[in-house]
Amino acid sequence: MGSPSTATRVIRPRQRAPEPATRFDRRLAEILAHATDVFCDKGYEGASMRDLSRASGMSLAGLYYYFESKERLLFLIQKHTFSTIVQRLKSRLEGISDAEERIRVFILNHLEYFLANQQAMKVLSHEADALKNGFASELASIKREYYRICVGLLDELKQVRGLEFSTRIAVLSLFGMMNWIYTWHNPRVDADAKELANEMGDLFLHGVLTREVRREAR
Amino acid sequence: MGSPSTATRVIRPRQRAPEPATRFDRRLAEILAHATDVFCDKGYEGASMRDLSRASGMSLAGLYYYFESKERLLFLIQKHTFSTIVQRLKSRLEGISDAEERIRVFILNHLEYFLANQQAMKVLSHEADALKNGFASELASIKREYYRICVGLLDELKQVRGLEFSTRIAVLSLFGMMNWIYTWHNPRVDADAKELANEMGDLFLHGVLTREVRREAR
DNA sequence: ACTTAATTCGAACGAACGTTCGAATGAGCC
DNA sequence: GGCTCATTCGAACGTTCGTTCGAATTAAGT
Repeated sequence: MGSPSTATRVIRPRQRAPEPATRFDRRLAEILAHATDVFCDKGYEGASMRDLSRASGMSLAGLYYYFESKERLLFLIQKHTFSTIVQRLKSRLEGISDAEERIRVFILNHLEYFLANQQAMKVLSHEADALKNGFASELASIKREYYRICVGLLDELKQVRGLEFSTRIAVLSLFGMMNWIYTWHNPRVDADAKELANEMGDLFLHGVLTREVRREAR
Repeated sequence: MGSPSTATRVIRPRQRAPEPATRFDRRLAEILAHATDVFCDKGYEGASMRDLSRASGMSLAGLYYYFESKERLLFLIQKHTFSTIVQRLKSRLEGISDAEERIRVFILNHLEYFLANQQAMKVLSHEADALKNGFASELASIKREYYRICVGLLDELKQVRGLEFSTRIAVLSLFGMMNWIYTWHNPRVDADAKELANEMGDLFLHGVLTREVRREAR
């Protein structure tokens, strides 16, 4: 009783942006950023709402003004991260037409975003199926789009160069190489995104480009 | 008080094996197997001791007769899995001398064990740093040995063929390709270990073997 | 200054967590 | 039968979990 207009307690207020975004959105973004760090450290299940409260400097109850459950919070983080990377990729690909170069752009885009937002990407990679059905399916569609883009780039290369290999395995191997980085990359020791992208790009593209001749070994 | 001879309540009884292993060891192995399935489904933090109790058909309290904490249980699973894979690899490598073939054996060994024990390997890959300092360091040493073997194989190849590339990035990329499989492999749709090993072996080895000429692109 | 709505919080809820304890079983040997 | 361990369990421990509620506080518009 007394609840204004929607069924849930969390009301997204509509109010003209003071320019970039509403106060609500800005505060939410801050909380998401802190929560990302905590999820990265402790994992989704391992991080408690009290941990998130401490990290973001807001009371436990206060958090629930911004999202209605811990699961929805994880969803918001994953959706935002993935949407951003897809959107950046699309804009970067716009000018490029050479098939090999387009794949290098894909790799560079992925790695640059990955290393610049390592915590978010770890959460994305590591907590890939922590979400239940409702949230999971919405995220899966964004993921599928990203996957399809990569398949498209590879099929393009195969066609132009007359290659033959399993696109699926190649794409998933490439994702594996790139996403595994969160388990080992140390910014103080390891190369930066551009160098890694070159190295992995060479490895992957040479591996894929020498498939004109049918298997020579074994 | 009344505790027999050791400080902890969990006593590993010594009693001659009725042939293969003691009753204790056999029962423990059963529990580890069931626990592996549950950890695979729900993750380490997400799986409760009550889940494990249900899955293994033993009472909650009964489990603690076999290991003293949930963390130690995870450790036992990971240690057993990793030790087995290293040991199998060593015996498989014994007869082989060709550098390229040795790397193919490495890949095949990894993938065969990976697909045959997918749950265990998912737990191994996914819960890589769920363990605290004490357990973590013992596991890290097994992990490091495995990593070093692969570095050795690659350095061998580099020397024999006069190649130049970052061994570290190549090895970690290879691990990425292989370990990422747990996120996508569907036994009903995807190829078996031998075919996957061939495909990934081709991709990786061709990628690595064409590094005699210094970088041609970009 | 007053009103209204947006934002924050302390305190508590019931449920589930990992773990412990003492008593009840079971099996193997005299 | 009785004795001795190994094994299993029900019941509870104290703690922490995600979430809720009503009141307090702050910011915005007049």
